[in-house]
Amino acid sequence: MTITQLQYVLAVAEHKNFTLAAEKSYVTQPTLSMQVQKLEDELGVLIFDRSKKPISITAVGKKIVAQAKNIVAEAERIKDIVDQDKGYIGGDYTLGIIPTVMPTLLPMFLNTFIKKYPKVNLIIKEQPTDVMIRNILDGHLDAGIAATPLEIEFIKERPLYYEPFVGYVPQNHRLSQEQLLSTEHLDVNDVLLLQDGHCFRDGVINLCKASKNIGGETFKIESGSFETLVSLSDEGMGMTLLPYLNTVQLDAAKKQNLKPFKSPSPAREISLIYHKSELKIQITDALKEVISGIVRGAIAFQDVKIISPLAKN
Amino acid sequence: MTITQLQYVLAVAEHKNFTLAAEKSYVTQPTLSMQVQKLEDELGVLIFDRSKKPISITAVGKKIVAQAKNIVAEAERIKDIVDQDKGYIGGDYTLGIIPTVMPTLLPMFLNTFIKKYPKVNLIIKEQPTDVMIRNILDGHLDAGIAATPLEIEFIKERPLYYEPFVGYVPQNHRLSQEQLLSTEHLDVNDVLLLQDGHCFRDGVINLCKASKNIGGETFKIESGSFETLVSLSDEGMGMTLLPYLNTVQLDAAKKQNLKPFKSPSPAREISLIYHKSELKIQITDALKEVISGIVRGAIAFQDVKIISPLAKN
DNA sequence: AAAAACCATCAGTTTAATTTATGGTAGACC
DNA sequence: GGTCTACCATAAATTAAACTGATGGTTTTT
Repeated sequence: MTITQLQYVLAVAEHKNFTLAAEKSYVTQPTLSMQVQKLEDELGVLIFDRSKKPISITAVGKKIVAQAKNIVAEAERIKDIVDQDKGYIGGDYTLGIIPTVMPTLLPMFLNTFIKKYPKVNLIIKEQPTDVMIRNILDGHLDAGIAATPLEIEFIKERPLYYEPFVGYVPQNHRLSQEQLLSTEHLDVNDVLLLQDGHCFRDGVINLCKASKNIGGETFKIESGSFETLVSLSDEGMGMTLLPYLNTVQLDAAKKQNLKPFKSPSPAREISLIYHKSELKIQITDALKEVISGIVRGAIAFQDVKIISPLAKN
Repeated sequence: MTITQLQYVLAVAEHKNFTLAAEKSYVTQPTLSMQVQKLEDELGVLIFDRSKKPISITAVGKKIVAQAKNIVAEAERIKDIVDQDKGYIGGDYTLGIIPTVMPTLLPMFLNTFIKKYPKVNLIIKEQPTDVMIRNILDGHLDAGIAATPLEIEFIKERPLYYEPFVGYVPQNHRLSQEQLLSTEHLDVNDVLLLQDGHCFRDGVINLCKASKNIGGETFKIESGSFETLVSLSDEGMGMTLLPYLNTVQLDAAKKQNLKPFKSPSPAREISLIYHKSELKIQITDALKEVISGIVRGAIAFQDVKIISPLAKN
């Protein structure tokens, strides 16, 4: 049994296809086939059922794959140990970011980070929270930036910053005379929200629920970006809510319509999330330091009320 | 990096000697040397400092060795998974047994076990608890039988049976008229005990302490076996305490001198202990079943008081 | 029924692991 | 302080393993 064989098994388990798995492993298909067979021979069991297509994993195979993931991950950590010892911070690092923080947060820290750690090859992927979690769990992402708390098993969360929500209330709206909003003002039928899959929406819904206890409603309009949301709001479709960082780039006219919440303002917690095995932890640590250092200046801290993105509370 | 290389590193780390490590790994010394070097090259660090003799492990080396242990252990578990799936129970299994239970317990279960699981090659080693713990922690033992609770990190305990203590009181002893002993009767200066290293002794001392709170005393005589202890006792050197299973093989005359304790009798807990990683758990389970099944008949259960072998209480 | 997708097998090559033989160095011994 | 011994590294040769390219047989798809 070799680590390589285990990696091949993992590739096949993932792609359910020897040919594709071979490509992804940068070897030819016979190489991969033979190595997998060799491992199966050595163990005396079939890991994959090749009789039907697409191939399936046998019962034992599933357990073997799970254990192989362990072993390969533990093996990779040896490199981490050496890097940490050398004080070397480098190599590929894949980071997921949720769509609602991507455009505002990324430009803030990206430049600083790649200048400070030029050896790190940062690969950034925009993806919703559920996809991100799956990717972290199976090792396709080294870390992610998402709204927390999530409280997922095997995933650690380290808060980066707390971002208050700001109301965007158009001219003739019923709340346009208010100076400061309060959660009691919100009516779930009157707030424009992002479409499903954006965890921010969960936060807002919880916010509404928390303040008025209205559930089971359907919303008239849902959009995919805050820009659209603001436009719709201007058209008289209702008010909307924006995370603080999304408000700074609005033009002067639109800024007039912003109404902050009374302290304590509702807010979302944005965290760096990563697998509890802490692979590449030295890079994760570096990233955390850079981001929170930068954000510390950008968000004027206030007494905020944290809104969970989970529906459960 | 291969699993083999990691195993070689572990062998060197253990023996602090390439030549010996090579022997133990069943390869020649150059093979092992080259593979270790290759791994060091790949990682770009020295794992061993060969400049002085005996060789030493570098700072990074220690971390690498610790992680290598993980990986190798996890890799071995793949075989376990397959065995478990096949319902196969076999292979080498190394079991440690403390000296005071070895002669009584071993003959009781050995035959039954090897008949029921002929594929298991049981290797039994008699050793005191402290050695046993070290061996379980570094993987030289698959399990051990010892007096518990030990409460050692990374070690699991599964009680096999509770063995009451029985007093052996010779003819002219001050307690010879008593029918049933009580812990209050015991005087630490008057009880013959096994020499250091036998955990049973700790149990007895605790027992005495528990009943009379006498500490810091030195004992006149300490022997290495219960047989000697009984002989010494007959010679008028004082009474002694025997675990129940050690009393059944006494001849009729000596059995006259046995005096059980009043219920609840003091007792020791004998457990199967093993690493929490649960390697070869299917054999450990089988062993546990066989032993407790057999002992269930041998020890008449009574209301017993459990004596910890630890000094701390 | 033909085409496509996909995995296994084979023969040959490249690469890696291992061995035997040998050389060099640190400690032990006198 | 010189010699011996234990011990690790290196070199060359061998053996074993991994990998490739070509090909053939199944299973799906069309």
